[in-house]
Amino acid sequence: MTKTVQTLPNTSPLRPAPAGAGARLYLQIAEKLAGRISAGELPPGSRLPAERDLAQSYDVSRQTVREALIALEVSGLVEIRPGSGIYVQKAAENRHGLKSSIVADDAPGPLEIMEARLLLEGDAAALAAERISNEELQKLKAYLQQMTLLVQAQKSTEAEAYDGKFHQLIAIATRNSALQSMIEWLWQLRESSELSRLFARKIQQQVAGPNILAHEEIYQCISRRDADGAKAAMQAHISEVTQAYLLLISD
Amino acid sequence: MTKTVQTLPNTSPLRPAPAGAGARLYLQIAEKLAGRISAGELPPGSRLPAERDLAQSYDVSRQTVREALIALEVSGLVEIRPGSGIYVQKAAENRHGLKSSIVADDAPGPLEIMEARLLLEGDAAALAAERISNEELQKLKAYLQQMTLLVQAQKSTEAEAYDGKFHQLIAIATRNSALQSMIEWLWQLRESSELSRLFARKIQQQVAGPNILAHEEIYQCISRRDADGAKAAMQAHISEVTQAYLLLISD
DNA sequence: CAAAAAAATTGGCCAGACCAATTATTTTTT
DNA sequence: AAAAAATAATTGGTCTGGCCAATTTTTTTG
Repeated sequence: MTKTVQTLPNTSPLRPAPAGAGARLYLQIAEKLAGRISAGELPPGSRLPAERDLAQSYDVSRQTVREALIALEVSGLVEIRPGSGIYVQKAAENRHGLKSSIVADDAPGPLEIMEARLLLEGDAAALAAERISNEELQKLKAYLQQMTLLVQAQKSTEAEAYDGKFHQLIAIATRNSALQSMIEWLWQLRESSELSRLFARKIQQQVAGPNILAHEEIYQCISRRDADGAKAAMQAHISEVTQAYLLLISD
Repeated sequence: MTKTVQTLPNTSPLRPAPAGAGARLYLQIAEKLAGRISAGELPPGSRLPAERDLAQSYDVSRQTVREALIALEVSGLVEIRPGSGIYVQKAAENRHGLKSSIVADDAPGPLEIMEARLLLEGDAAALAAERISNEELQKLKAYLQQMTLLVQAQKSTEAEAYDGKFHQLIAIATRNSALQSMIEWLWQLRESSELSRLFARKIQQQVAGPNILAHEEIYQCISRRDADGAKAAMQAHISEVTQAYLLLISD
């Protein structure tokens, strides 16, 4: 489960721009407006300047502004009312299911994410212990071995990537795509806010890569098809990571 | 947690149109194109007709087509390459976190959803038992009472609405917005595919509204601050609903 | 002062133009 | 005959100007 900048909900109020799309004027305008909304300059319910005024302000055509506004509308940030104007969507109206647009203060905090992972990945480990195929067990072992080598070689970034693969394979082994989606979402939330990124980075620096022993224990329990043991081991692992962070921030 | 047509990921490949937006030409064109993509007429990787051709086909201006394509781009359905064309995004590239665009065959099945709910809402009930405020307990009781009255009056649709509120309040009482988001997402997945809607509808018709005794049991455990009891009661409730469905489909 | 009418402002949609990027076709060279 | 280069065509990006419908604001009337 490699880190991606893509999230659902998007961490940026607007979908990440396609590669090289910086040149696209409408996207530039849309991002500027989204930034102003995120920054609070345009609070929910307020009206944006008219299309013609925005075109003048940004020195672009009215059509370019319209395209930018459509991007914002589709992203759920604004509501367009013909004859009336463009209004910033109230935050509650932006939310549809899992948030499509997390402003930093809306995002679950790192401790919430860890608690949710503790519960969900604990359950996932139990299901995986019951349902994992022998082939997947082999793969899990291979990821663990690779992780171990990379930690020994002090390549913590690459080791993290295998950490992600390890957890993702456990999610896959649950045979439940809803669980898989939610676990993936929780992993991606680590990039969802500055606070969560800081959390992940501090852990990474301090612990110098994943805890091999904890992953070994998880693997052993799953390979024994010990659901309760796998759940306990996964929850112990995630608790330990959370405790490590709490120690860090209390300094 | 009332049923909404809004989901995250959206059940429609495009965000639900704003009220009265049927008149918006660009949305009509976008929906038509999204429909063709969903229907498989435009498979992933294929190129759409050029802007000018689409304008001619739909008898609209090129600008309207461009606006529609921007809506699709922002929704993750297409990729626009200047000078080259408009390409349907591969399904894997559409996925970012929790799916932003579920095609029916991609959506978690109803049994997966129920299993995920069993795990997650069980955990949520336990946390709620520990953390719920007295005010929220009063509210929970009020929702239960309202639900009871509505079931007795055989107003099952309205009773369902209070069922949703009941479960949502438990999610809120966990004090964990990540859990809240995921539980909300799972509820909305009930609308995510024809199969899931069928599942929910069958349960509604057969059981004639929510099971009051099960909710009463959940409420009693939470009010006693009995975390293990609340989890067991919630999981028993969700298991029972799942079993009811299995009986239905085995006929 | 309130109601109605008129004017202004707002977004929606259109047509045409020109530019830049990419692809396809033709011409030239080997 | 094949490959490379040049040219043409097709593609999307952005702009300008125009007109219509919806809403809001201002003015006029009672």
